[in-house]
Amino acid sequence: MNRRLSDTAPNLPTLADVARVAGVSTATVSRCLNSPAQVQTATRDRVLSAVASLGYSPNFGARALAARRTGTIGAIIPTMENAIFARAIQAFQEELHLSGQTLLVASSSYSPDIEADQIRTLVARGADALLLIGHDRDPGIYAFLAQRGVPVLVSWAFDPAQARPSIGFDNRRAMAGLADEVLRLGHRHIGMISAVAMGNDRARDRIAGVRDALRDHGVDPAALELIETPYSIANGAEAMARLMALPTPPTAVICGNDVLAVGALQMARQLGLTVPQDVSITGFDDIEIATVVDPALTTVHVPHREMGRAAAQLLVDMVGGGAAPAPVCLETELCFRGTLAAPRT
Amino acid sequence: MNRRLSDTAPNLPTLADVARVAGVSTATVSRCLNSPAQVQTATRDRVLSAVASLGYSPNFGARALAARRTGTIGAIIPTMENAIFARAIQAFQEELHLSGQTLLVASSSYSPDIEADQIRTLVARGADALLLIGHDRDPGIYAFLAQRGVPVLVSWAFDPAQARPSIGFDNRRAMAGLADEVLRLGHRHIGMISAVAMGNDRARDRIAGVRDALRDHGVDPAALELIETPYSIANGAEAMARLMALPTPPTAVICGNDVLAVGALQMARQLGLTVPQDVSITGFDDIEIATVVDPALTTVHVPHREMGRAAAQLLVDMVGGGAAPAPVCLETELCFRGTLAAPRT
DNA sequence: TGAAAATATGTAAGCGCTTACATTTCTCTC
DNA sequence: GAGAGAAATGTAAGCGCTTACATATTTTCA
Repeated sequence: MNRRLSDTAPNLPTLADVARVAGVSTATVSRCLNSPAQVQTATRDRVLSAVASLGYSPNFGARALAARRTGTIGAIIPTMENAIFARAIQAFQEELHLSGQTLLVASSSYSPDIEADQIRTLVARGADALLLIGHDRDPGIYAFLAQRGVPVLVSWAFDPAQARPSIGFDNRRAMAGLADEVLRLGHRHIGMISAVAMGNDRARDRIAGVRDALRDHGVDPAALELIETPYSIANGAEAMARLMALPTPPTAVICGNDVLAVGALQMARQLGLTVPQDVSITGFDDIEIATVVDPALTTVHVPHREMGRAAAQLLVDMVGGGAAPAPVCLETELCFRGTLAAPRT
Repeated sequence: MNRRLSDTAPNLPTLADVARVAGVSTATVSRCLNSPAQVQTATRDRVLSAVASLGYSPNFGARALAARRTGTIGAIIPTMENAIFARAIQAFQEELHLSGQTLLVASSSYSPDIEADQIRTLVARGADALLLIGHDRDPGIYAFLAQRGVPVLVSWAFDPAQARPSIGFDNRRAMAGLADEVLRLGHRHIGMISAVAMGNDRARDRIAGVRDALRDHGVDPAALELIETPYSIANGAEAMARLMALPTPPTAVICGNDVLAVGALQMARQLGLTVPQDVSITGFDDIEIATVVDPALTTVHVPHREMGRAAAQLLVDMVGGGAAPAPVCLETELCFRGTLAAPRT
């Protein structure tokens, strides 16, 4: 009946085979595998040795069909190539593994359409729950997920106004804290290189944070020289060149993330500017690259690993039928290194 | 009968519901979804609109059980935190998505035991095929995979002596090429900082490559000052300190990868040594960090993305029942940047 | 010591889909 | 316009597992 069966696929032992060899019913074998405590030790040993001798391993599809869950959790991130996501996903995966769950990943390349598509794909692939980055997306997607009964956890952002479960940090407040330090040092003419804000609430919040700080220091937030550009070292460099070509170039350039900041730093050097004497530069994320450049980058440390790990635990609870957890806000920390100083007087 | 059904899980529409609404049999609905060409246009339209109006989406477990495949491909890498793997996996995932496959990932943290465990997990999770890094592993694992009929593709290594399908590059030859350049410049006292070679054929091949070059230049390969250390900037730095504390410190330090090299570079600076005048340093991989340090790292470029993409295509073919492909060898390229020069005379 | 309670195991009904095979409905061709 | 062949659709048998419920066995304690 099934062609694959007869030519390529090997004929694997089934639960029934194990039951026959062990001389018990299939129910007992199933219980041995899923809740061993329910089975008498002697029976269990007999079953387990039958399992071993046959090289049995449960069929995934059958198990998913009967149990109505797959033990698989999906995550959709913009890209694995960004160290912050890679780091968080690594921790997320390690933690899932401890709970016996497996990770299904997809990347959106920062495109809402691709993300929507990937969400449907992962759900169709049996993800029991989903980890997403940021709140920003078509409400229809949340409706779809609710209809399918797939729990969702939003990470990377903390916004008490959003009711859904989330774990993240306050991008706006963190960036405001950094910008405040910049302003305290006397900078008044500030440039900012941000990731593209459209469809990216983290980027928007960081921009808002800078404006908050400007306002606090009596500077017109509209005076912020803002450039939005996709995530890459080269784009950071290019944006920096544009900022420094302005009639009155900024004395400090706040970057939305470390990668853009490293690009800015390279461009500053290329333009013959000394950092931080001629121009200050700051980053956000505190990834490895921030400590490797010279001078090392002043930035905001984000607990990516902790976030990944905690996200895994929350999601496992949610799949297990736990109540929707309250939004979690993690703390960030300013890292003062070599790229920030008072402006030339 | 199933408690979940009655409390938390929503009651989703099934194929049978769609069939009823569209007034056709379940077989026709199934065909509409899987091989639309077999169904008359009018019928198909009727079915598809029923699908849309019900918000139907196939049940993953049922489909996997009946079709005997999941459309899911597994990959096990040492860690996502290493940019080279992140980059390759990103390309791998993008390419899989184009073929309608989904990626299941796990990481081994460079531990053979964890890797073996993860391999079993991914197979149990229904991976139709597996991508692994390097050939080195217990033969029992290959036997297990063969027994389960799961195709495997080894990446990151090219070794014609290994018959199994693989895509990679010749680590030994590539490193020999770089070491040859170092020796040509007149270096005779060479240090090497390598990843831990045990259970890592790539690291072993790179060490062998350096020894090949030494031999070619009439230097005793045993004179190589070799330190093996786990992958991290800090470990690279620490190893560099040990090398430079030797009675006769090397004039050139060849590193097994860029991350170790960046650590070495930092330590050199810390020790007051100027690179490359006082000591030359080389890396391997050509990741972003290599171009960001100052001076930029002389290294070997590896086509990670291309490897990831090609690996995806090969695996999809293998799952599709294609014959085992011949091993593929990709080309690497030497990148001469600022950290390599002739030794002080 | 015997009935009730607890524990261990068995029975069998699905879970929702794919697909071999059977049947019906067209489309040709002579 | 009849018969052969092709195309479209239907029928129904599983795929291998989990689990509600039934039954058998052991323990507990008055």
